[in-house]
Amino acid sequence: MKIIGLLDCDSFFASCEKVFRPDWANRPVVVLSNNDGCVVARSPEAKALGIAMGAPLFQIRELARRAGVVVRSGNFALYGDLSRRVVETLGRWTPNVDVYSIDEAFLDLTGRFCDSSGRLRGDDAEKEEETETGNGGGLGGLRGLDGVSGGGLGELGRIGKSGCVDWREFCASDERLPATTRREIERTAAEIVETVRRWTGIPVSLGLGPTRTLAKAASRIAKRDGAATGRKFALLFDPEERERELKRLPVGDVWGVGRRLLPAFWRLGLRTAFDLARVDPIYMRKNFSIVQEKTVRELRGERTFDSKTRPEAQKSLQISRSFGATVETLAEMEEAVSSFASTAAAKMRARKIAASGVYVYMSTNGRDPNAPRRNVGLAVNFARPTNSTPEFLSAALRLTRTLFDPKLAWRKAGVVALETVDESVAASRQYLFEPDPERPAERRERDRRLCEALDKANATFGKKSVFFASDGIQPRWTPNARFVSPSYTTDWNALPVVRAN
DNA sequence: TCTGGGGTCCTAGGACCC
DNA sequence: TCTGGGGTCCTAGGACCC
Repeated sequence: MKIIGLLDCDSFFASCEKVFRPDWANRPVVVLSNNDGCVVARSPEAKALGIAMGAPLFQIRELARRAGVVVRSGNFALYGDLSRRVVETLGRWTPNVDVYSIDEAFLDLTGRFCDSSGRLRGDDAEKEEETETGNGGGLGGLRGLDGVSGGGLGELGRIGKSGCVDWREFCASDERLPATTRREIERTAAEIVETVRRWTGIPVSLGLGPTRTLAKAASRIAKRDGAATGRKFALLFDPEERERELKRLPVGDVWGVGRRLLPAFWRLGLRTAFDLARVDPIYMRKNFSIVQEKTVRELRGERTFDSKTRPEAQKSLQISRSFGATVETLAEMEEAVSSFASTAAAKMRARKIAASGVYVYMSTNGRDPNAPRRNVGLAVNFARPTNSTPEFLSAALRLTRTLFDPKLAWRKAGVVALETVDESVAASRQYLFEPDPERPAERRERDRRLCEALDKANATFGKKSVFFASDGIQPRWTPNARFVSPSYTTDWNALPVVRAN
């Protein structure tokens, strides 16, 4: 059995904002999306005030003022750096850290609890004892399908006889943790949570289970109960604890069950994670898709979402922004797109990938019922994948000139690097016609050296110290960010000052 | 007045092949 | 009464994640 952990930072962006402001420790803090649009993170105190995730700023402004809520614009330089520190800390316990998002990482801790033959320590010695004492009364409480959700199983009820398997059939007793291993896991979990908090200032929750989906579910449970109990980790290994806890977990909280799937699951009478775990995987595949089938299997303890030993190369990369003010001239739109394209090319170089094509899109305000709604986009392929700013940029600007309509008030635009491939793959790809008529070899070499110098300068003197003039000197389209905190850890000028009294 | 950004995966259906 | 079988590739759209 694998020991998979999911470490999830609590209210990550809000917690980051609190790290360098101890005076905000107990104050409600919310962090806004780009353009100061809506709430994307809330401290526990802000959640307690009833501020909803995704609430537009203008709707909560009055409440925020009255309740003394600290409102911050997003500061991704700060969050990214603190995230990196959290991940770095995790390396103390295992080299198998799989960063899933800016505030979450999967850990494969199996090795820590195995002996030299790769078996969980204490497996043999304690299994006997466990089966005698632990499992004596059978899996009490479960009386077959009827007892689970009452009536109203509807369609699922009909497949129930053949389709719904008894819990015992997929929770074999040999999937039980030896008691010594369990104690070790609990000790390690507490240590991880406490160390990360002390070293980075970020409060975290840790869920542990034999699969990623169960680890995710466990982290939800740890978050739910952690505030009250102070125990910021949870385990979902043994059949009894899985049954007990999954019955208390709403099906919508399961990883992979989103807004659209939830109503369909409700119609089937699936209310809890436990209900979902009992559905026949084949039924799920037939009526939904292979993704939902995998979710069911994972809830049963069967691993289907594997950590990739070598992660797949990224397939696309996009930079887009909503504008602070509407853009109504081609010159302004060119500046915005140029800036996005420059950023995208620089990011590709940093990640050592190159784009096979570029897609530019722009849209008007889709929410204004009185204004014309428009959503346009256009793509073009390169003769050979590129991450050179001049080439990527000029293609993006050509598309912009084709797309732009001066009669409309544009609200947002974006640039997508399409079908990104590894840089080395791109370099080895042959042209159909050699030499490339658009970009002769000397020109490409000059571009390459230019980009190299550009990246070097910007690494030394800060982002966008040197940039293409087409980005604009004083852009008017830049998103609102009226409440940004200092980039304490990534900008020399923003270092926090400590005064001795 | 004011509502984000950046990804991935899967399926269905059409075009095309033999 | 009656319309082959089996495959690949591509794209748009929908779902999910944070």
